[in-house]
Amino acid sequence: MNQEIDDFKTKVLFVLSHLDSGEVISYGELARQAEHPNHARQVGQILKRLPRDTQLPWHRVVNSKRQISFSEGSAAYYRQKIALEAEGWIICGQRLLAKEAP
DNA sequence: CATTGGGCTTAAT
DNA sequence: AATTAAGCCCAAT
Repeated sequence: MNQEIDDFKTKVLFVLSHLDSGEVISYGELARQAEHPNHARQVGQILKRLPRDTQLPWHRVVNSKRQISFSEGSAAYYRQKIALEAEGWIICGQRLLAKEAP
């Protein structure tokens, strides 16, 4: 029960920690890889509760449309955008376009 | 106990 | 390609 949920969180964080710079993954896909296909929103909850100084690359998680899931202009949006741009992404509004050539 | 709202997704227009 | 509607699951209220 709660054990199950903890496992889920653990797996989510595990998968997340294995993403390389420049990769992105969707909430749903992340949930899927953590063996709970329909828990995309829970992934969001988990990420939002991460400490602000976490090492984990939470910013590499975007929604299925390849967009930043925060409303444009919000503080969270900018944090994520900046982090992604630092990894070479070109971002237009909420949308992630192609990566810059390294 | 029911309602509501989230860093969502998918299918159908 | 963009918008809408219906699903989904947990936690907080």
